[in-house]
Amino acid sequence: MANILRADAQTNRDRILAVARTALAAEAGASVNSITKAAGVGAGTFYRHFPTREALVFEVYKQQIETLVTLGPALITELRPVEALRAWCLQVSEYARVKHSLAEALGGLAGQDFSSAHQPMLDTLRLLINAGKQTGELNASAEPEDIFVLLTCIWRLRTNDADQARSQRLLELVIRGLEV
Amino acid sequence: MANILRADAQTNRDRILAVARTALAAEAGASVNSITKAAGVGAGTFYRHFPTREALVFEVYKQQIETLVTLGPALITELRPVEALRAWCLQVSEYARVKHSLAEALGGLAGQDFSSAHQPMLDTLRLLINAGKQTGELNASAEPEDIFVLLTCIWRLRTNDADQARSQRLLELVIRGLEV
DNA sequence: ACCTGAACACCGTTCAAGT
DNA sequence: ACCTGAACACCGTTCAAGT
Repeated sequence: MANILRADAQTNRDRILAVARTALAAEAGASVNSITKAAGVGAGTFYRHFPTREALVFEVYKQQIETLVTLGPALITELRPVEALRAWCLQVSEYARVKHSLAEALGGLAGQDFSSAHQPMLDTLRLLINAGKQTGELNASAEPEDIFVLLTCIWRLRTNDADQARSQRLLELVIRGLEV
Repeated sequence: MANILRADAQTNRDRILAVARTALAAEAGASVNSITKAAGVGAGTFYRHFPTREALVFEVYKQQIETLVTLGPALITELRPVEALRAWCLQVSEYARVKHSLAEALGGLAGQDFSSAHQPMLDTLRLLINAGKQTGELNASAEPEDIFVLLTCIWRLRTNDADQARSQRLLELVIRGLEV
């Protein structure tokens, strides 16, 4: 992880990311030009550091994911598996409500970039589900990828819709479908 | 439903819709300009008939919905409620796989236009669910709107993803969550 | 009334020219 | 090496000018 970038290049990259974090949190659709302008760099500079707009979203997304991923193992030691799963899903939901770019990234089901980017989330989900299978609380037919698709839908809803009671009901329904 | 449009205006409107149906089925993101060009009308003509691009999608969507809505009551007379629900969901899924604009419209959870446009679908879903409640096969806590959100997610997946086995598993999981 | 199509304000992205 | 910013090809949408 040594610095292979020239000092000014590194500064620009950091500035772009810093601006992007707040801009995308405020509005998921924030344009590249608005970000470069706020960061005080030319458009070309942006594309020197990120091949595409999606790559920028991906980078911001990756940083936010780490927070949530570390939460999984912590919850498992404290709660029963099903409760840990529920708590983790609620945490993600809460996080997505504030960080709009996360919700956008979660919804990128089609993008090839994101399917690999989702991997840490899938691993955490798998961890939680497997714990439930071992205690016999969850049935064994559930694939983490399947459940991730449904959760993705719920998490995005939480961002757009004022009604967060619905997202909670939906989570309960999914968990009930998972219980043995 | 009398013709209040001048003859040429009516022709143009019909042509736009005809082109849009095939164009949007081929690619959900088809541009307004590409549609007007293929329909042989100016851009201004388009906006005389449809206030916005979304309104066009909405119109095409509405026509396709009717086919699916009439299916609900038919299935109920033939099958047990849960089977009818399952069959209807699969039908929608199959339809969305071909008509991409339908998948796009289904995903428009946020758009105010669409939340009212979804109404017939919601009514059909309510019909199917209520039948299941009366026979005691489905539990009473399920709101049609809630389930619609999850199904929307599954239906869109079917369009993008080659893996349709997943969409079937997800449907089963949701239905299992509904069963009493 | 209704139509056309150039034009506008955006978007993501590229590339010649600078240091 | 890295940067700038005008320019490109798009997008949805508007509007003056025509019939």
